[in-house]
Amino acid sequence: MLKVRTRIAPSPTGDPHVGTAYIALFNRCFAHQHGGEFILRIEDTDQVRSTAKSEADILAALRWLGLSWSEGPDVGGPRGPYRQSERSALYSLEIKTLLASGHAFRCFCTADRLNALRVQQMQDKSALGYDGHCLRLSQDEVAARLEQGVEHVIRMRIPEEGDCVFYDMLRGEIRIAWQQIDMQVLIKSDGLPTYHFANVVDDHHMQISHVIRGEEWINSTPKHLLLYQYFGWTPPTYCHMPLLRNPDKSKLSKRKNPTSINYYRDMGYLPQAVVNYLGQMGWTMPDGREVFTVAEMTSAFDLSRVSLGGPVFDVDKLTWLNGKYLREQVSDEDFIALYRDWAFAPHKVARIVPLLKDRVDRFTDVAPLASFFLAGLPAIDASSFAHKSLDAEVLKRVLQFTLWSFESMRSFSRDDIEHTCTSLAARMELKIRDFLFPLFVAISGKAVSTSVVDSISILGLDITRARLRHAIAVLGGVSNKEAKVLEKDFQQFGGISD
RNA sequence: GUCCCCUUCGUCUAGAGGCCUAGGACACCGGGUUUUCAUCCCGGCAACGGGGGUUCGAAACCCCCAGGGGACGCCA
Repeated sequence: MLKVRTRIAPSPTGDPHVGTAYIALFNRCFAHQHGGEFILRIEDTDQVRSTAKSEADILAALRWLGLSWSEGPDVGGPRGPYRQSERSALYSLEIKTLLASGHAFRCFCTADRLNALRVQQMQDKSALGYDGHCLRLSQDEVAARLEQGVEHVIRMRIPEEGDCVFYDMLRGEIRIAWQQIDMQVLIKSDGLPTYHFANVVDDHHMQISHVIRGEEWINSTPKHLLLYQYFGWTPPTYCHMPLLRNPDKSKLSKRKNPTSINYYRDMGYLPQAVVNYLGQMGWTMPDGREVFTVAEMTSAFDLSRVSLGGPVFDVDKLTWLNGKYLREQVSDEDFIALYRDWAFAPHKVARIVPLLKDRVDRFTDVAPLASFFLAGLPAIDASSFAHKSLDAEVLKRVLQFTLWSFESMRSFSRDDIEHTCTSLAARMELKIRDFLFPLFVAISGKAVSTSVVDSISILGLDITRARLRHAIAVLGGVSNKEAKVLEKDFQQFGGISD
């Protein structure tokens, strides 16, 4: 029997996501329970969005949670390299096979033509997808264009009739008509593979036996299976996990919920509690225990105990669980050490001290001034925002626009934050001191505090976002209707929202 | 719009045809312990989406509907 090998394959395009940790946890439990291996592969084929920092952060966050892997870009292994950007030669080689067998074809269609096609299809309310235009090109025509060096992509052929039937470990048989499947681009015009292609090639070469991934991939599984078939490879067994949800049941997103693992670390959650909580999303111990370690989960693991309703990520329950860990599992000595490392991390303290040193006369002045760096949401209410000239509507506007602006920022350095604030204040035609007032209250809980721009850059995007959201809620919140109006205004003066 | 997946308390879930008057946990409410508060303990509130079947018997199996979610990118 084949050795069980599973993987987590994050894309380094942002903060470490709890959804990644969730899928990693189940892959790891499954593999280890079967005496197999769990590996990590970086899917960085999106050259524009992938960053080295994101990759480093993701690896660090997964390690923090204790979700270690036996092969990966950092630890190496026999089936490397484990970074897709370092495997280009392999993809180039493999695509030749498909081109030669006629299972893939070159497509010279321009973005303009594709857009027009899309618009037309929307108008006609017909199925969306590539129309096969370049499939009709003769060999000579293709050769001519290649010689001219016309930019192009490589797409896969899809059967015109019939269904793709496959088996999902949790859902049983799934049937999707081939007519529903688009002629997926396999190689982009930059020469790099798309997810679909690289993923299949790598899973094969890395001998992945079971693909446990999010439900969002169900509809593209036929493409993947077809590629295995074209290559003559044995496909892995698929398992699609339910998606983690926001309280409104939509797919977990940072717009509605803190999704970064680092947020939970910075808010003072213990890694054991976070990973324990993730293990409760769609899964229960056979004996009903709610407090368990990854090792305990692994030895009791049973994939068939996964329930398929998309679980809402409930921060309250996570918080309760974390408290239980802190009270019952952590000795006083450990508590001291853990708290010291969390609160007085040198890189953090080094940035906070210069901000408050000029403002204190005695050490007793420090804690009141710096407490908001070590606290969760500030204790504020509507009266905290009382101001001589700003009313609640303007306050909410400032906070909401700031929130949206921060969300769309590519980098979150001190100067970027300052620039965002000054330019937003100017566009809103507010004096900077008036503009900053609600931010001071939202971030520090007080109108008088250390530099808000510096404070925000120390606290980080996730905590800032949570505090801004909290402040808006305290001011009465924004209804859906108000949000629409605000969003329109925001767009009008050039705000970008993600 | 097309296709796919899903559906038990507000939330996470137990449930493999009779053990279900549907169990546990979070949240919430009440009580007790505590010089306060929290912890802790006890109690309470609260759900099988709807309609048809199958069966002696359905939360569980089948069908239809509804609702929710996801996918439909040269993102992953």
